[in-house]
Amino acid sequence: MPMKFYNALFRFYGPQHWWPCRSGSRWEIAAGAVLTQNCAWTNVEKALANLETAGIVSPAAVLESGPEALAEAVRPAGFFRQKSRYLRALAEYFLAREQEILESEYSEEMRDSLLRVKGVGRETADSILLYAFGKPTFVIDSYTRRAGSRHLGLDPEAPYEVLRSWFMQRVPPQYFNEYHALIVRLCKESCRKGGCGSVCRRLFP
DNA sequence: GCCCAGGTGGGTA
DNA sequence: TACCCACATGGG
Repeated sequence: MPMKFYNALFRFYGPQHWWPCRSGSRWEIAAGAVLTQNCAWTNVEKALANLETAGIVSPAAVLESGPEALAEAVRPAGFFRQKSRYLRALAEYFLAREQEILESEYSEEMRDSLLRVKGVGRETADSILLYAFGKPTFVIDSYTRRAGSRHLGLDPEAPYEVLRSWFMQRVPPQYFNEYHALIVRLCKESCRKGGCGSVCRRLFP
Protein backbone atom coordinates (compact mmCIF):
# COMPACT_ATOMS: atom_id res chain seq x y z
CA MET A 1 0.00 0.00 0.00
CA PRO A 2 2.57 2.65 0.92
CA MET A 3 4.77 1.70 -2.06
CA LYS A 4 1.83 1.99 -4.44
CA PHE A 5 1.38 5.55 -3.18
CA TYR A 6 5.10 6.19 -3.53
CA ASN A 7 5.22 4.83 -7.08
CA ALA A 8 2.32 7.04 -8.16
CA LEU A 9 4.07 10.09 -6.71
CA PHE A 10 7.42 9.24 -8.26
CA ARG A 11 5.94 8.59 -11.69
CA PHE A 12 4.17 11.94 -11.56
CA TYR A 13 6.82 14.19 -10.00
CA GLY A 14 10.13 12.38 -10.54
CA PRO A 15 13.12 12.78 -8.19
CA GLN A 16 12.98 15.79 -5.84
CA HIS A 17 16.72 16.11 -5.12
CA TRP A 18 16.24 16.74 -1.42
CA TRP A 19 17.18 18.37 0.98
CA PRO A 20 16.41 21.76 -0.68
CA CYS A 21 19.20 24.17 0.26
CA ARG A 22 21.90 26.53 -0.95
CA SER A 23 25.23 24.84 -0.31
CA GLY A 24 24.06 21.33 0.50
CA SER A 25 26.52 21.14 3.39
CA ARG A 26 25.63 18.91 6.32
CA TRP A 27 25.53 21.88 8.62
CA GLU A 28 23.25 23.89 6.38
CA ILE A 29 20.82 20.99 6.15
CA ALA A 30 20.84 20.56 9.92
CA ALA A 31 20.43 24.30 10.53
CA GLY A 32 17.57 24.38 8.02
CA ALA A 33 15.86 21.55 9.89
CA VAL A 34 15.85 23.65 13.06
CA LEU A 35 14.92 26.88 11.29
CA THR A 36 11.91 25.36 9.53
CA GLN A 37 10.20 24.43 12.80
CA ASN A 38 6.64 25.76 12.57
CA CYS A 39 7.70 28.19 9.86
CA ALA A 40 7.30 28.54 6.10
CA TRP A 41 10.32 27.42 4.07
CA THR A 42 10.48 30.78 2.23
CA ASN A 43 11.32 32.38 5.58
CA VAL A 44 13.98 29.76 6.24
CA GLU A 45 15.61 30.65 2.93
CA LYS A 46 15.86 34.27 4.04
CA ALA A 47 17.47 33.24 7.32
CA LEU A 48 19.93 30.94 5.55
CA ALA A 49 20.85 33.74 3.14
CA ASN A 50 21.44 36.06 6.10
CA LEU A 51 23.64 33.46 7.78
CA GLU A 52 25.69 33.07 4.61
CA THR A 53 26.10 36.83 4.24
CA ALA A 54 27.23 37.01 7.86
CA GLY A 55 29.70 34.19 7.28
CA ILE A 56 27.93 31.97 9.82
CA VAL A 57 28.08 28.80 7.75
CA SER A 58 29.63 26.19 10.03
CA PRO A 59 29.20 24.91 13.59
CA ALA A 60 32.40 26.71 14.60
CA ALA A 61 31.20 29.96 13.06
CA VAL A 62 27.91 29.68 14.95
CA LEU A 63 29.74 29.27 18.25
CA GLU A 64 32.08 32.16 17.45
CA SER A 65 29.26 34.49 16.37
CA GLY A 66 27.84 37.08 18.75
CA PRO A 67 24.38 36.27 20.16
CA GLU A 68 22.85 39.38 18.59
CA ALA A 69 24.39 38.75 15.15
CA LEU A 70 23.13 35.18 15.12
CA ALA A 71 19.65 36.17 16.29
CA GLU A 72 19.42 38.95 13.70
CA ALA A 73 20.33 36.57 10.90
CA VAL A 74 17.78 34.02 12.07
CA ARG A 75 14.99 36.58 12.60
CA PRO A 76 13.03 36.01 9.33
CA ALA A 77 12.45 32.37 10.32
CA GLY A 78 10.54 33.45 13.43
CA PHE A 79 11.07 32.36 17.05
CA PHE A 80 14.53 33.83 16.49
CA ARG A 81 15.72 34.05 20.10
CA GLN A 82 14.74 30.44 20.67
CA LYS A 83 16.10 29.18 17.34
CA SER A 84 19.43 30.95 17.73
CA ARG A 85 19.90 29.17 21.06
CA TYR A 86 18.94 25.89 19.42
CA LEU A 87 21.51 26.44 16.66
CA ARG A 88 24.26 26.93 19.26
CA ALA A 89 23.31 23.70 21.01
CA LEU A 90 23.28 21.84 17.71
CA ALA A 91 26.61 23.37 16.71
CA GLU A 92 28.20 22.04 19.90
CA TYR A 93 26.79 18.62 19.13
CA PHE A 94 28.22 18.77 15.60
CA LEU A 95 31.69 19.68 16.83
CA ALA A 96 31.59 16.80 19.26
CA ARG A 97 29.99 14.08 17.13
CA GLU A 98 29.62 14.95 13.44
CA GLN A 99 32.48 12.75 12.23
CA GLU A 100 31.51 9.89 14.46
CA ILE A 101 27.89 9.99 13.23
CA LEU A 102 29.09 10.19 9.65
CA GLU A 103 31.27 7.12 9.97
CA SER A 104 28.86 4.98 12.01
CA GLU A 105 25.96 2.76 11.02
CA TYR A 106 22.57 4.10 12.08
CA SER A 107 21.58 3.19 15.63
CA GLU A 108 18.83 4.18 18.04
CA GLU A 109 21.54 5.43 20.38
CA MET A 110 22.62 7.81 17.63
CA ARG A 111 19.06 9.13 17.31
CA ASP A 112 18.66 9.38 21.08
CA SER A 113 21.87 11.40 21.36
CA LEU A 114 20.48 13.92 18.85
CA LEU A 115 17.16 14.06 20.70
CA ARG A 116 19.01 15.16 23.83
CA VAL A 117 20.08 18.37 22.06
CA LYS A 118 17.84 21.31 23.08
CA GLY A 119 15.67 22.26 20.13
CA VAL A 120 15.97 18.92 18.37
CA GLY A 121 12.73 16.97 18.61
CA ARG A 122 11.77 13.83 16.70
CA GLU A 123 11.06 15.42 13.34
CA THR A 124 14.19 17.56 13.42
CA ALA A 125 16.35 14.62 14.51
CA ASP A 126 15.00 12.39 11.75
CA SER A 127 15.39 15.14 9.14
CA ILE A 128 19.02 15.67 10.13
CA LEU A 129 19.84 11.95 10.21
CA LEU A 130 18.11 11.23 6.91
CA TYR A 131 19.00 14.27 4.84
CA ALA A 132 22.29 15.46 6.32
CA PHE A 133 23.81 12.08 7.19
CA GLY A 134 21.97 9.69 4.88
CA LYS A 135 20.85 7.43 7.72
CA PRO A 136 17.79 5.18 7.28
CA THR A 137 15.10 6.89 9.37
CA PHE A 138 11.67 8.15 8.28
CA VAL A 139 10.53 11.74 8.80
CA ILE A 140 7.03 12.35 10.13
CA ASP A 141 5.88 15.94 9.73
CA SER A 142 2.51 17.63 9.28
CA TYR A 143 2.65 16.80 5.56
CA THR A 144 3.29 13.12 6.23
CA ARG A 145 0.36 13.12 8.64
CA ARG A 146 -1.96 14.83 6.18
CA ALA A 147 -1.02 12.77 3.14
CA GLY A 148 -0.96 9.58 5.23
CA SER A 149 -4.45 10.34 6.47
CA ARG A 150 -5.88 11.26 3.05
CA HIS A 151 -4.19 8.64 0.92
CA LEU A 152 -3.08 5.78 3.19
CA GLY A 153 -5.86 5.64 5.74
CA LEU A 154 -3.57 6.50 8.67
CA ASP A 155 -4.65 8.28 11.84
CA PRO A 156 -3.12 11.77 11.61
CA GLU A 157 -3.30 12.10 15.41
CA ALA A 158 -1.30 8.92 16.03
CA PRO A 159 1.90 9.36 18.06
CA TYR A 160 5.04 10.20 16.08
CA GLU A 161 6.79 6.91 16.80
CA VAL A 162 3.74 4.90 15.72
CA LEU A 163 3.62 6.56 12.31
CA ARG A 164 7.40 6.38 11.89
CA SER A 165 7.37 2.65 12.61
CA TRP A 166 4.46 2.12 10.26
CA PHE A 167 6.40 3.56 7.34
CA MET A 168 9.71 1.98 8.30
CA GLN A 169 8.19 -1.49 8.47
CA ARG A 170 6.61 -1.19 5.03
CA VAL A 171 9.01 0.92 2.98
CA PRO A 172 12.53 -0.23 1.99
CA PRO A 173 15.15 2.12 3.49
CA GLN A 174 16.48 3.31 0.14
CA TYR A 175 13.13 5.06 -0.46
CA PHE A 176 12.92 6.95 2.87
CA ASN A 177 14.54 10.10 1.50
CA GLU A 178 12.59 10.39 -1.76
CA TYR A 179 9.31 9.30 -0.20
CA HIS A 180 9.17 12.12 2.31
CA ALA A 181 10.34 14.63 -0.29
CA LEU A 182 7.55 13.56 -2.64
CA ILE A 183 4.96 13.86 0.14
CA VAL A 184 6.07 17.43 0.80
CA ARG A 185 5.88 18.20 -2.93
CA LEU A 186 2.38 16.77 -3.15
CA CYS A 187 1.13 18.64 -0.10
CA LYS A 188 2.58 21.98 -1.12
CA GLU A 189 1.08 21.63 -4.55
CA SER A 190 -2.20 19.85 -4.04
CA CYS A 191 -2.75 18.09 -0.70
CA ARG A 192 -3.79 21.27 1.15
CA LYS A 193 -5.28 21.64 4.57
CA GLY A 194 -8.62 22.63 3.11
CA GLY A 195 -8.79 19.66 0.77
CA CYS A 196 -7.07 17.91 -2.09
CA GLY A 197 -6.41 19.75 -5.34
CA SER A 198 -6.37 18.51 -8.90
CA VAL A 199 -3.14 16.51 -8.63
CA CYS A 200 -4.45 14.46 -5.69
CA ARG A 201 -7.74 13.79 -7.44
CA ARG A 202 -6.00 12.79 -10.64
CA LEU A 203 -3.45 10.49 -8.97
CA PHE A 204 -5.64 9.03 -6.24
CA PRO A 205 -9.28 9.07 -7.37
C1' DG B 1 -7.24 41.60 10.65
C1' DC B 2 -6.89 36.68 10.37
C1' DC B 3 -4.90 32.14 9.46
C1' DC B 4 -1.20 29.40 8.47
C1' DA B 5 3.57 27.56 7.97
C1' DG B 6 7.96 20.79 6.94
C1' DG B 7 7.87 21.96 15.99
C1' DT B 8 9.89 22.05 20.58
C1' DG B 9 10.30 22.61 25.55
C1' DG B 10 8.34 23.35 29.93
C1' DG B 11 4.61 23.03 33.00
C1' DT B 12 0.54 20.71 34.96
C1' DA B 13 -2.80 16.94 36.18
C1' DT C 1 0.24 9.95 28.98
C1' DA C 2 -2.29 13.97 27.59
C1' DC C 3 -3.18 18.50 27.40
C1' DC C 4 -1.78 23.60 27.60
C1' DC C 5 1.04 27.48 26.42
C1' DA C 6 5.01 30.44 24.78
C1' DC C 7 7.83 31.16 21.10
C1' DA C 8 7.67 35.33 16.22
C1' DT C 9 8.11 36.21 11.34
C1' DG C 10 6.10 36.78 6.64
C1' DG C 11 2.77 35.59 2.92
C1' DG C 12 -2.00 34.97 1.28
